[in-house]
Amino acid sequence: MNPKSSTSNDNFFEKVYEVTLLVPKGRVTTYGAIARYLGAAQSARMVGWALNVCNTYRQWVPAHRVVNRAGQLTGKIHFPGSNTMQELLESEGIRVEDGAVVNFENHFWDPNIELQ
DNA sequence: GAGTTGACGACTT
DNA sequence: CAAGTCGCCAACT
Repeated sequence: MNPKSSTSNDNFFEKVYEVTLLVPKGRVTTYGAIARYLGAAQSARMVGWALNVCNTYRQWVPAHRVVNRAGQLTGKIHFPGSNTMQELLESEGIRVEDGAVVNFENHFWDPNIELQ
């Protein structure tokens, strides 16, 4: 078989999308939490990169539910609109202020705890 | 083919 | 206490 299977069955990326899709509405998670869940706690950047290329993948991923450790919408600049990410979060009941999630800890959803 | 950047996180000064 | 620096690993130029 072709080692570089074009089916894009990348374990890591696929897993990132899966976890992101599992994030309940009205909840948010962090890159580090996902990375840790995948066993790559030191590669939080790869999670962000995975979401960056999620547009080129087969399906849409609620990347707006993924924020950095400080609860800041650091990735909003990668969205089509200026504040598309914030609009989506507010649409789910999450309050966003100055590009950061309000009561972030209250909305935090950790796959390591919730999925176990 | 090599160098640089990047949706982060944790450590050091 | 706050700011700066380093490390991860893959993709892009």
